[in-house]
Amino acid sequence: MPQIIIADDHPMVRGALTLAVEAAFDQPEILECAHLGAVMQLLESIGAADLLLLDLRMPGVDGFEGLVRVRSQFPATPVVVISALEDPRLVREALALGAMGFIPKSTPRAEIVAALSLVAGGGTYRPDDLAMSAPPPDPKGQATDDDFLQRVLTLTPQQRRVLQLLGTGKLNKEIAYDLDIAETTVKAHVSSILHKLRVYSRTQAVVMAGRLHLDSFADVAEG
Amino acid sequence: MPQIIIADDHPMVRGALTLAVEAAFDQPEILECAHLGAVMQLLESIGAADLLLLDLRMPGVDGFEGLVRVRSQFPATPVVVISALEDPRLVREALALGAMGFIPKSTPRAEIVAALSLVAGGGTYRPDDLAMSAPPPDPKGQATDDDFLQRVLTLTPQQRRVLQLLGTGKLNKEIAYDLDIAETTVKAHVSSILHKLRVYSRTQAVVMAGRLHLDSFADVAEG
DNA sequence: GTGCCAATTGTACTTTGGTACAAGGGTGGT
DNA sequence: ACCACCCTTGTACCAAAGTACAATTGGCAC
Repeated sequence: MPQIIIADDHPMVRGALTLAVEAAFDQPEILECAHLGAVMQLLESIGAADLLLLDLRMPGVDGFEGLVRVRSQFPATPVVVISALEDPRLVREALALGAMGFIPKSTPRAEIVAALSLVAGGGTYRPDDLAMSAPPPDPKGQATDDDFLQRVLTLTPQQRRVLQLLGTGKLNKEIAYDLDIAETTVKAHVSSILHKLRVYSRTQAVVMAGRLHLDSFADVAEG
Repeated sequence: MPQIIIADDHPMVRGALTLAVEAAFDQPEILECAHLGAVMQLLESIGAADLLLLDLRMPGVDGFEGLVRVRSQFPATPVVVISALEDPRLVREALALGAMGFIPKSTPRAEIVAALSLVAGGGTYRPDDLAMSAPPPDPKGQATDDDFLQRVLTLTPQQRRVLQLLGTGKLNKEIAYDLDIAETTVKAHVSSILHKLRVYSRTQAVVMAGRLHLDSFADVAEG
């Protein structure tokens, strides 16, 4: 009996997704969450789910922060991103961040079902019209956010946990206490993180990683 | 002949503001900019302007980043924020960040003229209906962004420049090179900054300061 | 089993980061 | 002139950060 979490702050959306999930899986146990906190709490209690349908925008979480946090803390749980937007950049970034799929809310129900089955089978899904749109290679030699994302994905789960705590400005000593490991170990992780991310100080790592969370600039009309 | 910079990416808005400026000042020299880069470049060449009308949202700059950068680099130039939004929180935050006024685009022309005169005379302007709405005191003992803003404002101009470079993840050595001062001096500034901001490491300072730039969450419909 | 890798820890070392104290030059106000 | 404040720099010292090398444990795959 597969455990499937549906996380969206809009009850109507959860209802629609529930139908799709019930059509795609055999006797699924569906767990609904209205905000990210509930998702994290739920995952902590059950360890891992068989699938997480995660809305990009929920109370208290802007862009990819939720995705990043879930992927960091619970890398074993496959995540499919649900979103009202379908900007190709968003799709690419979500997948680069480890999402197993990206389903716009405008997707027909039949296709949602197919998408969920695809992901359940180990595949990754993205909207049809984007399937072939290869990510445009960056002509400039400068490091881009996408490059950085790829590097973040090479971090091990524990290293991501360390990175997350780095992002709060904690000292190695504090991180060690939080994760209940030796400060030496933290240093080892940090050192490895810096190499993988190709930066020379924790502060730079924090600055770079900080961008990822809030770069889901859903263009607002005009300010 | 007062030099006044009008920075807004929308030509129509610049035109309207030009009229207001011409009504409020005697023979003003009006300099128009369509994006923040032009503003910074202009200020660097002329050193300081008598007034800067700055749109919150311009190409390449989301929320208060532009305001922060101008205030940091050119603290002598008074800034009046122009915005389509008029959320009281935005108004308070803009003023807390050192803006001398906040003018919603919906403001009647006559009032804009009055507001500009007010600021030119050393006063600060905010929309009428907000004049009396005191910032709600925080009941919780926790440190808030507003607290932090107040502390950032106690930094000296040079210290803000250092903080800004800290925010890019640079080493003290690099900051020293950029500002053409000794590393010892940078350390002195950093040390003072940490005390004023009440944090214990540069990374924490960067994390805290990082929030200010992007917290202008102009609520998007639904993602 | 063998091999690979994540995770852990230790020792020892170098480099940054940060504090404390002292001091000279500049600006602006009283 | 005097004071306050900013900016600058130096010396000296301590703490934190980061590197390098080596070693053990445990899980997972072939």
